[in-house]
Amino acid sequence: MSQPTPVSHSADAQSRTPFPAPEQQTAKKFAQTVERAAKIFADRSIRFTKLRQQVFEEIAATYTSIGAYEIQARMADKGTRVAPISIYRAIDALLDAGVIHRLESKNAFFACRRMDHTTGRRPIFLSCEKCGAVGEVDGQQIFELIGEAAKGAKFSARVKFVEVQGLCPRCAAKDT
Amino acid sequence: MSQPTPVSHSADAQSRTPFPAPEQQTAKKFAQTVERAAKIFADRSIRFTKLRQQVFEEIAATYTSIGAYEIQARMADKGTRVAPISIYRAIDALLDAGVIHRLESKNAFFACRRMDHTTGRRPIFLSCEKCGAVGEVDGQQIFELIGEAAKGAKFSARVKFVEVQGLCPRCAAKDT
DNA sequence: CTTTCAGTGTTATATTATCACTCGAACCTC
DNA sequence: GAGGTTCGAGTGATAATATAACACTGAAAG
Repeated sequence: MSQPTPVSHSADAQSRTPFPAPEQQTAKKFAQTVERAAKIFADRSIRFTKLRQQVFEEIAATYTSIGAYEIQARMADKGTRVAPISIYRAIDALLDAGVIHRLESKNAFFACRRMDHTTGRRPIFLSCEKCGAVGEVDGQQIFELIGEAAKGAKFSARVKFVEVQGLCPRCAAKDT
Repeated sequence: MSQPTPVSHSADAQSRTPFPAPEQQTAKKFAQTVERAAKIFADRSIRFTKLRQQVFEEIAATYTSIGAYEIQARMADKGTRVAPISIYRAIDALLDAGVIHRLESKNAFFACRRMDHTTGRRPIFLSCEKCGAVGEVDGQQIFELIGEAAKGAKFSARVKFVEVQGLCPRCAAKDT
């Protein structure tokens, strides 16, 4: 229940391993994550409504990515029945705020665990094909290189996606 | 009908501009594209069946990306009515053969115009938000950098994709 | 020539996403 | 606080994308 957590003493989420053990997802950290999301909404003068918070909590509570309808189902289990469109609207707001990301290759969503909006360094996504875990690692250099490649084609880039599928460290180890 | 094509005399499709003018999509080039696909299937001892060819032709005939159901509709217009699953099965075979690509961010497909399977250099995809045109440019360096980033996270990468949305040269020009 | 299996057909269903319209709550200005 | 404006959400319908399950057929391999 409580967490000894000797891990590291760097205050913020800036890269430890992108694939922490699931046990490290404590209730305390979860609350902090929600807090942080609330703050980001406040800072941007956008409402962190009950619905948005609930949707965010479902996403943040899963270590893997989660689809809109799975979110809906889990909320229904807890007594909140909403239409898909409402889920999607909440998701849109959360995406805009940057507190969740969309995994294009799975049409699913996961909570941003880096929260380095401040630094402006953008992450690439690593998605485990076995356990579904999603990790983020810095991709600033990669995005810059992509920008150059686009420029070379006279293409005016606006949005870039980089996703990698494979095995996370734990699953790769199990797999031998 | 016939094509003066002064463009260039390099025999293969290896990069001219990734966004050629649509007028350059001549019937002759189209036939060559289908030929090339057929050859790739033959080389791999996979059957380039009538269905697969028809699906490929619909994809190759559009300069933008195209969804599975749009393919189905166009084939129906030409008198061939098939179920979605059949379209998807054909698409799977075409993807496997590498003659088409999947645009993850749009759940749509487009014909590979580089055909540099031989070189092993993998492309990134540039998708125009205005006209829908899709271009490919070499991304070997980018993929290598992604590979290193994944390795740094002890992530065993298997599939990678890079997609960029923005404006193609022609639309960017119009846009001022 | 028969065995085999990749390819296809048929039907049904699952999953993901959006539209059109309305209503109410929060928020702002006075 | 009254009135106006905007944003968020509810409702019901529907579109778009993708797969499951099972049967059948024909071409290639032996």
